[in-house]
Amino acid sequence: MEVFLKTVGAINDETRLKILNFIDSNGEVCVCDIENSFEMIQSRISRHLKILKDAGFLKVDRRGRWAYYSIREPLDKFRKEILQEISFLQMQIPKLSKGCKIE
Amino acid sequence: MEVFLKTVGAINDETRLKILNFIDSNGEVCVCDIENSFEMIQSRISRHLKILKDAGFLKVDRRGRWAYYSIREPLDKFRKEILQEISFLQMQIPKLSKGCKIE
DNA sequence: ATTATATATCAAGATATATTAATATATGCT
DNA sequence: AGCATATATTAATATATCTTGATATATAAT
Repeated sequence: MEVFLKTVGAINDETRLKILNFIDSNGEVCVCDIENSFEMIQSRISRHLKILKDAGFLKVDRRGRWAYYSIREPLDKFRKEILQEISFLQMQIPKLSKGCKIE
Repeated sequence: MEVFLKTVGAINDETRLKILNFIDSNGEVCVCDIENSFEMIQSRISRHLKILKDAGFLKVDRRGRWAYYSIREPLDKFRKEILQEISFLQMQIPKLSKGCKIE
């Protein structure tokens, strides 16, 4: 129940739906790129990423000074269904724009 | 997007999950029976039923002085998946107990 | 060591949602 | 008509969640 509510709570927010769909479409991306693409302050993006990760949708890979987020694999059937349903929404998501000052 | 968020918002609440699972298990039930089974005040049940109905999970059938709620038919794939996922949770739901004073 | 970049976390205020109590509406009985 | 039952809605309050700005931590470069 707790896990279910956490999963559902994570997708009950427009910003997170967009971030999730953005990562689903672009594959692995680092936080500064998300931040830059969405034009949102860093703490806001960071918080939403944490919620999506804790809900089992995302995984992080820290390499150097960057944190790369991607869809968790393997993903269970229910979360896959959710991702598909979100993709059907045809939301307006920003184009990927690199935000890291150093590469 | 709006519809998706309404759907997801509806199942982002423990009380509603229980009510939904209760109706899914018992079939058509009237409000006073839900009220009586859950031992919750009437306005609370009524409000949650409205949210579940507006989110496309339930339908109402008013007969006489009673309002009978049941799972909406036909139900789309996504909402069916959700109901199934909820049934997997094995929540503790109350036993159906008749609450209407007249029958 | 110092500085810049990248990310996470925390605290405060703003916004949304849930609960309760009170009131409104509707049906059916006498 | 007048009363009881059934359900919906509203207003007030309580609780949870989101956003922002500030601060903390960690890595890498000079």
